[in-house]
Amino acid sequence: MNTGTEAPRRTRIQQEKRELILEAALEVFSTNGFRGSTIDQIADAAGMSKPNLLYYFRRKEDIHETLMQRLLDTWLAPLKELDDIGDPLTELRSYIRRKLEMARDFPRESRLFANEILQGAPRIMPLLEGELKTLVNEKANVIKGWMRAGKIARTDPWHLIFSIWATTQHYADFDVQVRAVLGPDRGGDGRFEDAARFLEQLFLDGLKPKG
Amino acid sequence: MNTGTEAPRRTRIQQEKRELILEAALEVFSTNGFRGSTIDQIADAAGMSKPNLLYYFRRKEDIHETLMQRLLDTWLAPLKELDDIGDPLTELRSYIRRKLEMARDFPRESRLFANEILQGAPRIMPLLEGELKTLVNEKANVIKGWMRAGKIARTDPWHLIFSIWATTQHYADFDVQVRAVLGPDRGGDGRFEDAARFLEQLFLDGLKPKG
DNA sequence: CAAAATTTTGACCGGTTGGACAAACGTTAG
DNA sequence: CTAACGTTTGTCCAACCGGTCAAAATTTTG
Repeated sequence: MNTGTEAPRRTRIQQEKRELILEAALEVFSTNGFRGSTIDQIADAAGMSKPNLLYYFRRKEDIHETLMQRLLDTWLAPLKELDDIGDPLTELRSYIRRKLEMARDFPRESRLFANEILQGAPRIMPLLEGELKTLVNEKANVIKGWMRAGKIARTDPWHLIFSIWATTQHYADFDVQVRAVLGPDRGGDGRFEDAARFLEQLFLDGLKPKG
Repeated sequence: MNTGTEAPRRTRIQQEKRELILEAALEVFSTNGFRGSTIDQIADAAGMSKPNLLYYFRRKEDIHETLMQRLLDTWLAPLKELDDIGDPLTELRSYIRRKLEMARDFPRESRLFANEILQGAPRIMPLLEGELKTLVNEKANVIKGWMRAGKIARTDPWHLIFSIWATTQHYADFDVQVRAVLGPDRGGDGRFEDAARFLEQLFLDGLKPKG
């Protein structure tokens, strides 16, 4: 029986070149969107000719699809790690930090994902309604448990997760706007640490003055 | 002297048709991005032929530019209203609510803007570094005043503004993902009110349990 | 080394897209 | 009514784009 996912036998060159193409495509797709990117651009960025690229990926969509599949795994990893062991507030704090680190270290991946969602998720809708939904519901239940135990304040756990996604990914997706408003980053991790400190305070204590 | 912005004399038909085109273009651009949209699509959506559309806007870019210029005014209006009169916490709460209402009522505008920023803001960078930056800095100072007066907790006011933008616009920009995770909205304003309640609690009190 | 298999390239194709243009059509004011 | 002006349409074009193909160049294997 052929499930359509049998192991593809690849030569050394195929493996290397495919990686090269995916790296180039990530760069191009994440800044121009799927329709805004051309095979020529990707081929250029990968240092090869268009027909050569098409020898490794037969269609433009195949590149994008491969990219998205890999993306989702890395992307959801932090949420998967959110677990019942340890102190809930610490657990949430480090989830936020991990997500913020991903926005800093993998901004292209974040933008690629944002692009896809913005356009109505035409290519990954099934994954959103399947894998993603299941995972989020599962973690929402974990959070609900913490609320019932009085470990964190009672709120809507789904919207809590959304707000963590929104605030952290904002620094990757809206990077140019953040830069434009704050001015050039004066070296180091200053910007990142500012954001981390702010988000920690926001999610833990909110804005009401103490006392 | 010609400043390049002298009043364009327009006939009744020109005014009407231009509005029609802009409305159609908003729909098309916001779901497909600039490069992903074709003049034909916009012309179709506006109920006219492509050459006819090009009679009113000579280039595809002109439509987009006009759209973006109008957008920024509506978009920044809520922030402009943030003012020193009244209680700071109330002021912030209603800013958040206004932004959330805009995400609900003008999702296409939000997505158009997000698309532009995602692609590096090639067409509105000057506005971000000028008008937007000035406004944000001004309001950051207002917020700083509140902090000095002990009316709200001390944090970074810029990141506070970013987090309000991020969390509210998320409901417009990532709408399909929100829908996919939460399932179909069971009528009414349920979803919106849930989000409003959650954000209010987050920004005011954070997640630490009371007491 | 030589045959076989893999990789790379240049030339090409059909469809799409942004935009030009002149001719036809409609409207309005004298 | 008619001339002037504004609007609409069909036709056309050059550039671009995704993808094919056969042949050439290269690498792998026996």
